Amino acid sequence: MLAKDLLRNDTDRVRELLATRGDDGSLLDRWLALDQERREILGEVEDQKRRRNEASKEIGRLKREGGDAESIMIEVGELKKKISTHETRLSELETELDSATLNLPNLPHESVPRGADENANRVERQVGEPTSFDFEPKAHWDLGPELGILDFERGARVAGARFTASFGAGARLERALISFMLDLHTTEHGYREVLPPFMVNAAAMTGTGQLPKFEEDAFKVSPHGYYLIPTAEVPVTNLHAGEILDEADLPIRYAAWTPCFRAEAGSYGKDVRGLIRQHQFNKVELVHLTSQDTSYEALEELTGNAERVLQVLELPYRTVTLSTGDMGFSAAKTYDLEVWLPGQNAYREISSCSNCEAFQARRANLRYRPTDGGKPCFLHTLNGSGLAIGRTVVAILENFQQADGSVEVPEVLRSFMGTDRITAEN
RNA sequence: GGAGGGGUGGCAGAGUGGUCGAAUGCACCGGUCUUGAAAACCGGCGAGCCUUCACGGGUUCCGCGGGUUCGAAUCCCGCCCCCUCCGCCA
Repeated sequence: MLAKDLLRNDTDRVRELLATRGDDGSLLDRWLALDQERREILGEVEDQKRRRNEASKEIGRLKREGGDAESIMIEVGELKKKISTHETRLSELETELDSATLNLPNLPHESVPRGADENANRVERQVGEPTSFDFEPKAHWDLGPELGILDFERGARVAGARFTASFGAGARLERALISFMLDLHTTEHGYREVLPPFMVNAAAMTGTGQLPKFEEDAFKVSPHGYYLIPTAEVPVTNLHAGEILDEADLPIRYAAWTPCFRAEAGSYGKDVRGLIRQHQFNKVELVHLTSQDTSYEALEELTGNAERVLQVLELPYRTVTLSTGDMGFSAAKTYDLEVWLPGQNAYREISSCSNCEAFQARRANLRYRPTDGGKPCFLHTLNGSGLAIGRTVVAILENFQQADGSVEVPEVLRSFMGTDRITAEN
């Protein structure tokens, strides 16, 4: 949600920035018209309420003193009708205004490259070199089943397409990665671990921006009205919704493991093989709640924390700044981490780290009181994957595969795995 | 799922139709006193929206949404959440 002041007073700039995201500005125009009408009617109705309140006090006084309140009561009766008419219109306007407001995306930060799609993304750095092999590397969708650790058919049998069952060392690798990442972030990067609900209500989904616009991307739990979380960002960012925090307690930094559930509507035919695009996957998520003037330093820090995971696992990757046209709805700036996948001979997204500035905070009513004692102001929220577990499994299988079809276990995972090699036997 | 109790400002907790955005205490901020601190005393101290250059003014908010009334924290209806007990259950 964008600030009203900004929409009203800096309309041209907002329009221009929305255009960089591919927005045609019609929603903005609608918002402006609704806002204008709302303010006119609000002025009138509040004036009438003031008169009503005065008259009610007068009635009370007259009755106490045994006087005649009849004529004033008639006046109030008339006022009530007018107020009621206006309020009906006001509530219509406010419903429409809310809808317009909730459907406007965030504005990009000035450092974000402008462009229509991923072709305008900017590569910031590349760490490590694409893994080289003296044999033809396999894709994980061949390696996994051959090792007996990934079973796409049986996953589909019990659920459907885009669900997978992991067995033996594959299941243990997921668990090892979760523990390894949480340990790294909590003991070395200063995060507080949190285990949030895996289902949330509509208010939480609205707070972080998944609703109302992207309802079809979510799994809704009928008939309860809950949603399966698409990312831990949703429950964790909303944890402090409605609170007014002390600036002294900021930044708040959470690390959370959760499964994530995505309907993947509109992605039919994409990434149909393997673990890349699933309806359910594990992820360790990092969330920062910061003051308004520290969020961009925090974004660098958060991104660095996620990169560290790849570095320690010795996986080659690059860091990319998403262009205005490629960013998500709530983000003002996003870095994607793309890991090298030999089986696909390409860099693929494994983490997405965003600063949402006050966009989500306005929706979820996340505020803090400045240390100088001023009025409460909105937090800045940031989130990033640290990392997506399923895709990390893919990256490890493909980058650490050996000529004999086994997979070496990265050094730092060996204590978690209890072995240094994944073979068909385990 | 059933029965009962409860949701009031940062916290605790009064308030059962008008003078209540709301006592009191704690916390917090400023001041007096003190070498300093504590204590004591004095004063201040919720949020949203509209309006104003500003000072200020108006309006709304006592879990949420409706209703009754000239007037609702207070009465009525629906919903949500929390607590206790019962049932079910990992």
